[in-house]
Amino acid sequence: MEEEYNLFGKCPFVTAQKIIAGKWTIVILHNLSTKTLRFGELQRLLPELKQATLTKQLRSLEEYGLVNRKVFPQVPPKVEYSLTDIGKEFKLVLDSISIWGEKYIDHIKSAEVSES
Amino acid sequence: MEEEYNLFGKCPFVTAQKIIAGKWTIVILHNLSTKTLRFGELQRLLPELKQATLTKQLRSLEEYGLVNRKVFPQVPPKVEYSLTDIGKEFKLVLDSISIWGEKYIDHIKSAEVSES
DNA sequence: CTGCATCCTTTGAGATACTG
DNA sequence: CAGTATCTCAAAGGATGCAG
Repeated sequence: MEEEYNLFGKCPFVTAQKIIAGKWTIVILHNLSTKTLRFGELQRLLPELKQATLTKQLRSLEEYGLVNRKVFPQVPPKVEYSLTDIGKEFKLVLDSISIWGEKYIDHIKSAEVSES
Repeated sequence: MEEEYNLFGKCPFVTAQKIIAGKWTIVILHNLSTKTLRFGELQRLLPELKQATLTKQLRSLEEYGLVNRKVFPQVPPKVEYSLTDIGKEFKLVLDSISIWGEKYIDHIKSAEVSES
């Protein structure tokens, strides 16, 4: 994972974009920002997201160091996901995205009204 | 462009993710947040980005309503890109991404040091 | 100068089936 | 319960050539 892209690790925007790229990363991080979750809980929170995809995205976030994966060696298995320190710091970005997203949605709606 | 995805226009995170999805959107928005730019200027700022790709990304951002495209009917042609109002509001997100990105880069570097 | 149309290649999401 | 492995398909980036 280390040392692969020219601007990765140089430009904060390129770096962030690369990490966020996954289709569900933001939503996953948002859910984990509230509290630690088990795999199954995450899955239930994101019904549209298939198991295999969720696994991939979590692995990706783990490799990037945003997410902790804690395996409990027991039967039935139990795996908990939580944010690392640097992952928690991402919450500020999530907050601003949330705020902007709301504004944007309002903006779209009012535009639709005046159109029709 | 209107009315296509279930959670688009509902969940601020899903909505934002969808818009940001393009590989270069964040960097493009960042560059435009400073000032209005011509097509060629943008291209020079992003040398790795191919012309066709840049066009597509700009079109996408235009459709989503974040970017204004102003065509000057003259020879040689001149096209200026700038942020719309809602596009300008995205700057808050860009700022937080920038801040987090810097932290993340530092974080990675110190981790590399302690590894080797 | 700017940018559209077309084709190619790669990426990654999604679906299905199977395991400790 | 929480994966892994594999396949398919669509999307997006990228390269090239053409046009107003």
